[in-house]
Amino acid sequence: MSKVELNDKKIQILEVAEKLFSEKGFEGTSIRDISKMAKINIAMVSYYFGSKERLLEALLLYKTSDLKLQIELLLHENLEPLDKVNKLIEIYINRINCNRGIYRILHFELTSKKREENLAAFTELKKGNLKSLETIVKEGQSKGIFRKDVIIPLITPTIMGTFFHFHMNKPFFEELLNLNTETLYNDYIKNSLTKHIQQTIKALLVYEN
Amino acid sequence: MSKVELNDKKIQILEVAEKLFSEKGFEGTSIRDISKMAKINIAMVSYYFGSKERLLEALLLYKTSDLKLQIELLLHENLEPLDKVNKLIEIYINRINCNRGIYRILHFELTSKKREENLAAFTELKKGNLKSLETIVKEGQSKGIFRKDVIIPLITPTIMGTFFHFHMNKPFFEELLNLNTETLYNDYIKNSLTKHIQQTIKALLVYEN
DNA sequence: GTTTAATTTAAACGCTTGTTTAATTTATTT
DNA sequence: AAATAAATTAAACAAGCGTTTAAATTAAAC
Repeated sequence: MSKVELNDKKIQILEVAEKLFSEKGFEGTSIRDISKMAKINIAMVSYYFGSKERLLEALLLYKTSDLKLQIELLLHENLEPLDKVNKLIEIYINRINCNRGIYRILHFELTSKKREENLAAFTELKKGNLKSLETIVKEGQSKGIFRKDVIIPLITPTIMGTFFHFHMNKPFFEELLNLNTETLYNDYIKNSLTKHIQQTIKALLVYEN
Repeated sequence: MSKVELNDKKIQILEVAEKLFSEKGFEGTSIRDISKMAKINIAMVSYYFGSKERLLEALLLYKTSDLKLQIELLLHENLEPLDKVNKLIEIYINRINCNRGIYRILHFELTSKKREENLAAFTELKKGNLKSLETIVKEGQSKGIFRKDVIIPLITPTIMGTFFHFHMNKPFFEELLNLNTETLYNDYIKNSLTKHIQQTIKALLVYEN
């Protein structure tokens, strides 16, 4: 069996690694933790991926492949600008929420280190997504629906940032909002939090003084 | 000399710890790193703070002690609700921007429940700040200025999250917005980013369908 | 069925970690 | 000046780390 392709066992390791990295951080997670939870021998990580660092690389590539496509598809749908924005928010939140771990790593773990070869691919992804958002917003502006003094590159930080801050303070909000179970927590994100972000961005885009 | 109070040497250790924690994370920073950079003996950290975990605790308390006071002062100022919200945002952003390191730690390291329990004091701080925000918003609602279907606990995530996402993607926005120098970057935060957040929250609070 | 390759394993490697010890230096008090 | 307390140090500690080894097991090829 090849060591480059992703077989079931490698994927299993990646899934466990994502879970643990997102819970305890990259440095805070040991290969022994991973191998124990994935029920494989410690040496298998090195055997499959070469090193812990290369495991992280493989994990990033594994998880960040098809978001761009999803957004570009939305771009060409026949929808009103506001509906497109709302759907974009939904895609973003759902996407990040389903891949919490990897986005946590991307935003916090990777920025602290000097991993520019990995960041380059990710930067291109971000630029493309911003371009898509710009297209949607300018469409709404030219239709006279959206106001024109909005700084478009700062919209994404508000969307993503709101989610991240919420999720990063998970224990705090779990207690505050009585989200005792994982289901309750996920439902709150899917409904209330997503709605809050949509409401916020809508207000920002269409509100007139 | 007492071990509880903060003398110059303890403060020196805390400053170094903040710098290294923010650069390399909590797990990624060793006590040897800290002691080397602070030019003290390895044992001094344990001697002064007891453990690495308690050093983090001391660091958090050291850096987040007077924010609560600052916000409670604002609460009793004679200002319109919207002006209070705007000033609150200004306080938050300025505050976080001046203490980037520590807030990075807070977001990055405090996600695990286990650690959150150790830092109950900080949770209380957050609750108090939320209470203050609630007071301001409800004041605006009772005056008929703010809409009433806003989820107040989600306002802070939008304020803080927007800043954090921006700052976490510093290299990306530096290139995108041509913020070539540190001064340009800081000015952008102080002016454009802060204004964007204020504009967003204002729209969220006063926008009517 | 034998040979060859791929997978899996337990054990050990060298190194770093956070913390503790006990001795020494420095400062304070009597 | 002597006695006591505080600060600082080098060294050692056990535990955990990522990684490597070499042997054992399983699968594939001939």
